[in-house]
Amino acid sequence: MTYGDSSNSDIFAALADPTRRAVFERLTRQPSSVGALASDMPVSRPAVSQHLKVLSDAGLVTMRPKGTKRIYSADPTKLAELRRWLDAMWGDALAAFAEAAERESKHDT
Amino acid sequence: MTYGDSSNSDIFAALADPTRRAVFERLTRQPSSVGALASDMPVSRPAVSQHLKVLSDAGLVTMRPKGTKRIYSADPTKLAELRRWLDAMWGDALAAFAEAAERESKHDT
DNA sequence: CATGTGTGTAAGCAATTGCTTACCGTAAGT
DNA sequence: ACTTACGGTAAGCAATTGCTTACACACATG
Repeated sequence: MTYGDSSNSDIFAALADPTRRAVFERLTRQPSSVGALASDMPVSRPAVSQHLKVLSDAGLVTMRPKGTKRIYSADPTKLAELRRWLDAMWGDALAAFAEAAERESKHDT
Repeated sequence: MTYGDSSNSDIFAALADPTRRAVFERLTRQPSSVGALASDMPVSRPAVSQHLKVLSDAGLVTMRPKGTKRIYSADPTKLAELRRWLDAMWGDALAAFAEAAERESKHDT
């Protein structure tokens, strides 16, 4: 679990693109079809479809067929995983920060 | 604050790359010089330097000169910002999830 | 002041990315 | 069956990315 591991690699990459993140944010508020998403965005429908594939591969969204439409929803599971990573980083960063501060005070002003 | 906003855009992009994330993770545990970081990684020193620039521009790390060396440290501040975003998404996703489940139960099995 | 150590930056390159248009399959309605 | 609505996929393209090597500059030490 040292260098190449990080299973949240796909999650970060998936959320890195602004358009894709906008798609995801919208799905966290309300499940939508591909067309509905595309009509509110400045990119074409295929573009949205491709973004959804990336999000889906990353496990951030799920899909359920609804007649001829396909309803995409945000899946909270992966967000929890990301949150755990973030909390770990947060803890370490704070500790390192505090230690640096103390080391500084020892060496006087 | 609808589409193009998202001030955490840079944060996600910065953490999307595995090598860069490895650099950041290491800095959360212990501040290091550029050379020290590079010697533990499969990429060249300039590559690390470039990654540090991206992280620095994103506000994720800070730098303090130490003689001829430059000591980089992880800055917890931006992580807090990311955490707020994550919590908001998490809340929305859970709510949408619950609503979908209820809507499903209303329509019976 | 000369040498070495530590780092940022420029140039160049292969690979990836995000987008478009065009096309194809599948499900519903008539 | 024919047609329409909906969406995934292929092909192609400009832009970005992550890496390398080569160079330039600052600090420290003799």
